[in-house]
Amino acid sequence: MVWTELTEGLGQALAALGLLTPERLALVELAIPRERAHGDWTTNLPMILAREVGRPPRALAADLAAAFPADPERFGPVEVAGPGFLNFRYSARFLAALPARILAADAAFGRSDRGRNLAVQVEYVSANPTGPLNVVNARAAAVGAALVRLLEATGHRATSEFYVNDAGGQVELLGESVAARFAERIGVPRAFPENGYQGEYLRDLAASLPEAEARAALGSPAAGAWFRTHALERLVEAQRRDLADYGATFDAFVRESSIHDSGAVQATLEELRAKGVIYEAEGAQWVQTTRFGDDKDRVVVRANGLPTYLLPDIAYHRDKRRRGVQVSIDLWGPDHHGHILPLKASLEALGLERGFLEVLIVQQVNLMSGGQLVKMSKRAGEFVTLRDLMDEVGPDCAKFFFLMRSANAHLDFDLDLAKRQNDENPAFYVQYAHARIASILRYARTRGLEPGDAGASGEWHDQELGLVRQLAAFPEVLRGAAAAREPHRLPAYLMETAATFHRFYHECRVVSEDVPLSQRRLQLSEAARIVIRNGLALMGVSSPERMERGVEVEP
RNA sequence: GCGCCCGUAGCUCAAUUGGAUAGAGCGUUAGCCUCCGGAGCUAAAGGUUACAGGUUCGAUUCCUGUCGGGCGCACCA
Repeated sequence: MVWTELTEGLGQALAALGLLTPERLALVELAIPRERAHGDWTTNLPMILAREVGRPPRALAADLAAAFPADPERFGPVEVAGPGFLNFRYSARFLAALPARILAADAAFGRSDRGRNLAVQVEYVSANPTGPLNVVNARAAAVGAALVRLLEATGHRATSEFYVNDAGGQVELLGESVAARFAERIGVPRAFPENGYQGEYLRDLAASLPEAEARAALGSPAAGAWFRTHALERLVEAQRRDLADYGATFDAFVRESSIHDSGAVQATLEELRAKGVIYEAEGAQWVQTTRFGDDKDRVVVRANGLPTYLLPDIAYHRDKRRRGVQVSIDLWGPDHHGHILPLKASLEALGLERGFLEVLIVQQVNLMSGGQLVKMSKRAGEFVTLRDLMDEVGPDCAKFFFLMRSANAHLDFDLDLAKRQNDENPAFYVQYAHARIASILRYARTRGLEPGDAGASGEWHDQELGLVRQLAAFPEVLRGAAAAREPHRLPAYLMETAATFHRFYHECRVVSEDVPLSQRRLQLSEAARIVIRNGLALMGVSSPERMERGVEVEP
């Protein structure tokens, strides 16, 4: 990987000037500049070191540039620019050889080991098991699944988990709601609980229960538990299936009840107590999170002896750490951000590393149709589900739209636009480029032409070079997106790559009478196809070989 | 009242953890198919990055304050 060679080269340059220390080497930041005129890679190292070394940035930059080891296989001469940047440019030889390397690497192109095998777990969706998944869950599923793939591709040991909140008051309410629906179905009077779950799906669920058993259970004192257990089983399975169809799979579904049953909750409390951060007040047990940055201490065991939500959550994360997870990235809904500080502080109180827990808030989604907000209310049972969304706009399109935006910004999802099967829909743009390349390769094959590097040493068109440069950035884009936990950089890069390909295609005839040139351009096109396909795969979006324009349906 | 997120082109959003001349899509306007897929390409127009200060070589990014939008502020989850 180019990044490695640049870092090593800068280390050698520092050593040549007698400036090399491990601390300074760790300061090296390499980036791909926004402006093409600033080269293919750039570093601000001279400006960062200038003060410490006591030299003007530009003079330091000039010395570093001169001391940078020549590497004609990869780079041209190093340039000093602006207030003290060092800019690197790929050599012509490197660019000419890259498409062949991409074809050889194929599905592995873009992957790296920059994650150093760190064990990272992404916990996402973790919806309450009280009903179908909604559109925020759909957004979290798209982001979470993409993040897992991105981490895996960049050399992390990535795992995924879904935490099922199957303990506590709300699932009791669920059990009562289902029992009431079942009673209603068989004509037995039974009050529907106050604030119960109103959704129509519970009527369907009640109808699917084994009737004789349910009748027997209804009369017993344990009715709530029976209906709760059966409802949970069905609802969790339905969520799992919807997510799988959507392309979001999990290494494990962990149930909160299992954390209780294993004794981990009690053990966690005792461990906290041993750390001296638990005290009793007003009949309840409190954890001193204020010692670790929280605004106030938090109750972990209520006066009635039952734990609050926080304690099992601490226990769950403690359990993750004991299972070897080094970083836990949790994707939570916008209504949970008040919980971040208490949990982080609690985990620190328990002795876990400060950076163990990272929380990404997946912000709310406003569905827009006809310029109007689509109203959703879970209480009233009126909401658009993940399943609805897949049926309406298709899984590829839904995922593309969700991944285009950064997760922690509110999102207006334009259903009308997403449904449109034409050029106004940005989701098709990248897929179209892929299908177009596939088509070109098919056409070339009918003329007996295959990708090859016969013409690599010839004169290259600017658009060809521009495309190679764009493709060369792919590994670094993946690294950056994974490191920043920002999958949305992926579609942005792919849209740019597709545009770069289209420009190349417009200016450069691929299949022509010139056989070596045709082979070279076919190879370049195939390389672009591979990059687009690899990128879309990380997003969980398909890469069609062909696309049919959808039939326009007049409203 | 306190905390968190957000405020960037007419609309929806980017901007590579503080980098160089703030970019895309949609919409608008004007062009480009005897030729490998026109779901494409080219060009134009569109900005005091909500506002006021501060930090420094350099701020959309970090800090303080103000205004506006959203979400939290439980011995619910």
